[in-house]
Amino acid sequence: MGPRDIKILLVDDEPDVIEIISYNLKQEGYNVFSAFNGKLAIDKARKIKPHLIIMDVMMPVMDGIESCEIIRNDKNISDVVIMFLTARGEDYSQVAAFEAGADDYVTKPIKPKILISKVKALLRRRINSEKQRIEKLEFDDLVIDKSEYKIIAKSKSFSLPRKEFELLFLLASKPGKVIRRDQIMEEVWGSGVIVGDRTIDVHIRRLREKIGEDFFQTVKGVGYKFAITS
Amino acid sequence: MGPRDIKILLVDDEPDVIEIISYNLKQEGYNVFSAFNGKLAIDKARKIKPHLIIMDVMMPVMDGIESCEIIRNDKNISDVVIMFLTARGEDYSQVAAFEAGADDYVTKPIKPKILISKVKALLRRRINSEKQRIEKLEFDDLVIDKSEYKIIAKSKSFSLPRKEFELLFLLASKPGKVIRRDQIMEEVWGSGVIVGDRTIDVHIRRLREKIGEDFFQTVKGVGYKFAITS
DNA sequence: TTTCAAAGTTAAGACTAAGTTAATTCAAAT
DNA sequence: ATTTGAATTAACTTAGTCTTAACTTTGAAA
Repeated sequence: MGPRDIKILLVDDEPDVIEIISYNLKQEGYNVFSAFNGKLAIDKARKIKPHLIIMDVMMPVMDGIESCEIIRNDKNISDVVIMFLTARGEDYSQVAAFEAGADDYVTKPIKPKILISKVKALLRRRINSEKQRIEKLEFDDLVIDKSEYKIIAKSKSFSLPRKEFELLFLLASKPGKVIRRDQIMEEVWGSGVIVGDRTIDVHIRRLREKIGEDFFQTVKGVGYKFAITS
Repeated sequence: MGPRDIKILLVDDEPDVIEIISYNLKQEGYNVFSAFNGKLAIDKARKIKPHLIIMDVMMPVMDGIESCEIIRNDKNISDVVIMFLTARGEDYSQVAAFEAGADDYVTKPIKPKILISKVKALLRRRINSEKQRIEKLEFDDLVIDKSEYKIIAKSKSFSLPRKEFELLFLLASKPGKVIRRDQIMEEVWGSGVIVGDRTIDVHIRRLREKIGEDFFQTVKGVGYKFAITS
């Protein structure tokens, strides 16, 4: 899941703030939406189901705390990550914000870099906890351990370059299933990355060399599948 | 660490109980949060990382015992102090509560003064024991002692600068596991802190110099892992 | 069986991540 | 104010991963 797949809803009554934050988030490749007050934010959130909402605490019509509470009680979107923006010194709002169900908060004026890093940290934390992903795949004479970026094949333990490892992990996590080339592209290289036609083949080549020819079967015109033949 | 730095999460389905206990705790200067059932309590606890949770045993949606067990199994918050509230006579729950990992329990109706004194006692006990809690990692020819920020390597005992120590501790607490650069950033520097690209490398450099090259393995494109090769 | 797009192969070169070193900034202690 | 050591940055080097390009082989459809 690259940044391009992540939707962020930005809520602030000052267009300037929207503009600057939006610009920075878009630079990182996120999908950015915006709303001018809490009420509009709720409507939009229901529609687009964002992964993260960044919201000013003080806003006309409906403030951040109130909309946060409403969002948390709407079970269709209650698992969104919510981050508050607040002017320095509004002490009370920190407590109120967490009470309302905020995940983090940032004081204005905002340094874009700090915001970005908090956004990344928050999303990673959420996305990690969301899917308790499989870290270790074990077959006869082949163990792929993502937590250690290590593999054991032919009774030898060694490591692989990152792309090779990820390609192997992708294929091996669905043994027997054919993974289309475009899926491989998307998962290993990420959407938006353009590389030449032969790049995947070369990586497959290296894997065949290191792990064994038989594990990787070509399905011409479609993709590759990982197979345990032994 | 004064009361103002201590976060207490209060969990009960009766607003009256929340209100009265909350009032008394706030009088003492504690930072009080609340939740209406066990499920909400867990979410809130994950967010605010309270020092103490005071929780009713009998609650709708998820009872205290169950949430206590879940909290004890979440390593991010498992060291919180948990105190149960229970109606007099529900004898069985005392046993169940301690089994689930409670630190103390109080029967309703509650005398505020008694509650406060129990709270103080519990926190004092925990905070003291936390200080002398030995966070010590031992390997052959390498001991890392967090309680004194000392390490013993190459048969010599010495201390390390804070960042170096924390980086070492982070890596060494999961031997063999790869810690990604962004995780290192987050855990040692904290989200929101922006430092240059080469900062981690320089710290690794110093650790390799002081502790030994072999302990720190680079996983290019991912991060570092701590390995005991001897 | 012929054809041709798709996949395989190889080696070279580009590119990126990490390593290194010294200098600079910063904060604490004197 | 001065010193000291930690932390960070900057500028450069090194290592090795990744991609490309040019060429060959394969296998499915006509």
